[in-house]
Amino acid sequence: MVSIVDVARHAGVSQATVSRVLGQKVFVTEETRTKVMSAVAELGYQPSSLGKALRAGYLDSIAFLVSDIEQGWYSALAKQMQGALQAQGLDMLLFDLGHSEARLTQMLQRASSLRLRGVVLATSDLFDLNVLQPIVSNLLASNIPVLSIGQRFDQLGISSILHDDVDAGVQAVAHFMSRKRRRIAYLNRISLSVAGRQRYEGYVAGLERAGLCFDEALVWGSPLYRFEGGYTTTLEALGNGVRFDAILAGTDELAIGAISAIHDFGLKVPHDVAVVGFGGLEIGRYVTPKLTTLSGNPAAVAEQITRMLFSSAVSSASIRRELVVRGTT
Amino acid sequence: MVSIVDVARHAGVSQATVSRVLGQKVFVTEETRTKVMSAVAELGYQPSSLGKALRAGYLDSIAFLVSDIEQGWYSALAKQMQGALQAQGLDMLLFDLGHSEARLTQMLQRASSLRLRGVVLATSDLFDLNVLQPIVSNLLASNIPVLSIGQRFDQLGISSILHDDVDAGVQAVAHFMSRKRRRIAYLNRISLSVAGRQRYEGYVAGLERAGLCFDEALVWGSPLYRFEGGYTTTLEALGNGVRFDAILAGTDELAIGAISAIHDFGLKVPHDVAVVGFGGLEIGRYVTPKLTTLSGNPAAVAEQITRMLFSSAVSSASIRRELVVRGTT
DNA sequence: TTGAAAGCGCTACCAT
DNA sequence: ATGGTAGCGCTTTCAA
Repeated sequence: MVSIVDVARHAGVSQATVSRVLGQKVFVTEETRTKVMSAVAELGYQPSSLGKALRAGYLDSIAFLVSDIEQGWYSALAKQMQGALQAQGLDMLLFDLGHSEARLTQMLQRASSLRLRGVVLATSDLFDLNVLQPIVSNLLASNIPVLSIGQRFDQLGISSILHDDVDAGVQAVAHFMSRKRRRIAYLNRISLSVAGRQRYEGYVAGLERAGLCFDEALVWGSPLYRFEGGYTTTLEALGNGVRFDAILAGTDELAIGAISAIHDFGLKVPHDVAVVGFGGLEIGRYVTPKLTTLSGNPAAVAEQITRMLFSSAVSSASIRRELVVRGTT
Repeated sequence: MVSIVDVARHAGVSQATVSRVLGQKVFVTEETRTKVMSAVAELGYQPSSLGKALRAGYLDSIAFLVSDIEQGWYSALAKQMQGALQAQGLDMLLFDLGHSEARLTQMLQRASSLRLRGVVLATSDLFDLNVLQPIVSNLLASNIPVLSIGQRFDQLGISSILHDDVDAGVQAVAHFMSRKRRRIAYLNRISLSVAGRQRYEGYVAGLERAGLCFDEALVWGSPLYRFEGGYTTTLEALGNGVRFDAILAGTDELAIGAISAIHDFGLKVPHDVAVVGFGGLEIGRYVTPKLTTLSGNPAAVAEQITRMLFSSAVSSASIRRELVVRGTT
């Protein structure tokens, strides 16, 4: 590997001068500049980010920890983040947590050991604060900011960005009411997901506001994810003789799984059962019927992330979800 | 930041001894070991991967370059990769190329500058070999292996892993024949995508083998991607009065977009038009009707990647696609 | 404007 | 079994 000393020797200048030329900050004679640049070109020199990082004390990368990259919301967010970060000259280390707390703590330590510039934690899974506390404190003490997407971690002293899911839940129920639906089921993880709880809270508040009575049998807090979770949970309810005319599903994927189960059971969407999802994923516009959903905004979130990650103020940003009415309601 | 010298001082041993204890390779007295370990614990010492990397000459990370992380195939692959790499103690830098050659070259240089352990390039977009050649050579010369997923780059001297798309195309056409379809359209990027070309080749070979005549009007080489590409392209063909009774779509996403367009146009799948996709994504099992597809195997590919990336032999692995017959045919 | 040199944190070599 | 130390590639003082 050709290093900066080789370039210096080749150009007949000092190492420091090469560094200055490449750093483009300080003034250098046009003559030495050309000398150095041609040496760089001739030797095919590529500066080592490692040397720079060791010297600087940190690597120009941030960690993006995500509960499940296969979920459309997270892959959309990852893409937006990648773009936003690149504009700032930062690389992105992606860590898929697979909903595991052990993985999370491991990856957080990794971030610390790599002296990253920051950590973005995007998961609404529930974690043990006592486990996270010391690790996050460590990170913050090492001047590595941590930002949470999808749930607040105020006790850990970090900022967060989320959608207003309680409001969204209320909106959804009101919309079902306008469609004359009265037996509205809630399909989502609840005990293990903070977002699941928020949406559930909105659901309950919405029922109350509408004067509907709460029915335990219509709350499906299955621990499963994605299409399959929506499918099996809904099919099970149908098989058990539970009756309902609407489903508020915690993600678009759960919603699509639910719709599939409803069809397989021989019922029609939205005639027999109306369905609303969360996320506003692109897929929702291409299933039949098209999915009504509470929009999410990955671009806005990514943009907020880059703004908030390096701001020392601890705060919590909330983004409103808009109801996008399509064919399933 | 507490470093190894602090630990050494605190434990009353030399820096080298601390390193040895932590490296766990060499023999150390139980006594010194405990001394060191307790110093580590007391100081909350975390080894810097940066120091290690500079010393070793490389960072324990690999770059995963992907044309579009939002496409289901790539996010599934990313997830599998993450798991497989972690088992080897490697981190994964994710770079979303957004189908841009400029981004690709930039990211490849970045990999070199970061002294990564390897680069996995997962895209079937077409690139200018003359542009890639010097950069890849550089990488290989620096002992950074490069592996291609989804297309061969034999001229660049790197290994590749792909599915057998020609065979898959032939399988699809034969399957359409068994369903009595004669006017089979091909929907996919062709001129800009190597996989698109392979699948097209299989399509043409399949038609020939079946004795069907090729019809230019049934080849929709639109440059668009994902659901939207499938939707607009198909709707346009329908609007133009093109008639067909089957579509071979280059990805599951294109297929689902096409199905949506067919419905919106007032036709039925599979009654009027049968559809086959590529990829075997989970979503295909939850749309209505369920999608017939040529399976892909992200787990198998990820496993191959970890095997082939560090093997010096240059080779090309091909994985057969299996036709998964479901409701759209 | 340029050069010399220290030092970021680590491992591995050479002594002891 | 342990200690001393060089050196990975870089930036940034301090001097000239």
